[in-house]
Amino acid sequence: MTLNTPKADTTNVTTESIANALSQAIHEHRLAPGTKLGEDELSDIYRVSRTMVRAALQSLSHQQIVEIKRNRGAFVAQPSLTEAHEVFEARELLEPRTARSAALHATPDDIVLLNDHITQEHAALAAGDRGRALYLSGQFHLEIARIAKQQTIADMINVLIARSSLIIALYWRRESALCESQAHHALINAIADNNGTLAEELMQSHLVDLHSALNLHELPPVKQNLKAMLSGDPTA
Amino acid sequence: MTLNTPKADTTNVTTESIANALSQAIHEHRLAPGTKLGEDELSDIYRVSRTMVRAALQSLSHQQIVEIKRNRGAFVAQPSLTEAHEVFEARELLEPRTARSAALHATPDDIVLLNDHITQEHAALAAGDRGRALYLSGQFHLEIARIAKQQTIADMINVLIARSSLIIALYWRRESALCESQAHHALINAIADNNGTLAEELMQSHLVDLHSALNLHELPPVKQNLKAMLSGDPTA
DNA sequence: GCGCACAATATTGTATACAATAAACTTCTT
DNA sequence: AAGAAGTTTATTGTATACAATATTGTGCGC
Repeated sequence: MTLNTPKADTTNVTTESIANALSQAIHEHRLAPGTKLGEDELSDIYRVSRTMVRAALQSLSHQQIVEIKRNRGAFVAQPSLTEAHEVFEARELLEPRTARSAALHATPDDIVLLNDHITQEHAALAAGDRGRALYLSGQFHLEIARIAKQQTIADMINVLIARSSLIIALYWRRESALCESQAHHALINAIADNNGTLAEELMQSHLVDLHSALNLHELPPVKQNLKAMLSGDPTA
Repeated sequence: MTLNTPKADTTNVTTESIANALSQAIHEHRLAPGTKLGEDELSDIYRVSRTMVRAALQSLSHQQIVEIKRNRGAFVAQPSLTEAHEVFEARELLEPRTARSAALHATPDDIVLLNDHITQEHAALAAGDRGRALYLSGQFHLEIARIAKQQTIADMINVLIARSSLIIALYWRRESALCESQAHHALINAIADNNGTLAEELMQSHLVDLHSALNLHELPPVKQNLKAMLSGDPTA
């Protein structure tokens, strides 16, 4: 298990900080889907009792990035392909309108911040930190949701983005796990121009594009190969 | 505190059953917004230790129908007016498409079940059980989400419906806290006819109508009266 | 060598104990 | 009488202990 090493000062560890650390590790693909998250192990790592670990895990379970199986333990979630499609479908329903609203609400500071995000993402890539770049790519979408000034929908998008990270880990076959930089730049420009209609359209096509990277997996070549191997090899 | 009386058999009490019982009590307005939910009190009622009560309360907190204030306790949530608008706005974004999808997926059994819901709702009203009628009115929307066969979005709608119940308790001024029966009947007919476009439009206007019952509160007549009273009465 | 039964161990679920914090109550000062 | 300060009590936060369940390891029979 590869996590953020807890800081030497453990007096301020809260269930929230534990949950956030685990969430980030999952988001950056440092914790793979299916990974067992043992309570004792985590309480050793974070130097707190199991009580706080359990609360953190429950919180992550409600975010649907951890699955708690009664009497068996907690595991990094493994969304099914159906769930994968549902998550992106939900994003296609929510995020274009959010982008439209963001275009109507954005301040110059917001635009600076969005551009900073892309800069940091490129810096992380250049430094070979793909997990960090992936995390920032997702955060870009969350920033747009924040700018849109609709907290209820932003909360929903937050959960969907987190789950998207797991889905990418499981079902993604493109070279890059990141959103295309051009799509994000175009979104920033539309938002900066306060062009709600364009922002909405760009986000829609961006998400349809992301979703299409999953569709390719409904007939995976690997699955066909296994089937051929099993029917041809009696040692299976 | 008025809750479901726990059954004499307490061997099967789980954190989930506690959370569900509390959720239903909140939904039916038996627990009003702002109500203190003390851990010791609940553990006495449900005859379990505080551990399980805390887990149940945390679960409800993630559903945003309970607010946990550190070192102060748990309270039935009191959504702000802003949150109220956001919740209905989110529903306006999600539920029309869900209704459309439900119209494409519905089976005859689904239609029977939806009609049963309205029947039960009327029976509850006739029996004077307004809380139950309110709960069933909300469940009607959840059933449509279930029929739509998109669990991710249905989960979101579930949370929004629960929060709607609190919002109705706080900000509703119509005679009836229920959705209008005609709107629900029309929805059933559109869904039964597999008319996705009509179902979507009907749900849209239904939710806009519900939302407008909140809008009335942004310039409430009561507030104007209070202002007039305060400026004319020096005893304030 | 494989499969099954049993024992030992590990882990999760829950209760209880202790610590920390807030709320309520009492006393003192002005 | 009102407000502030101090004390007591109640409640929440967290750790620890015990119970329940699952997993792993070992021995035996075929």
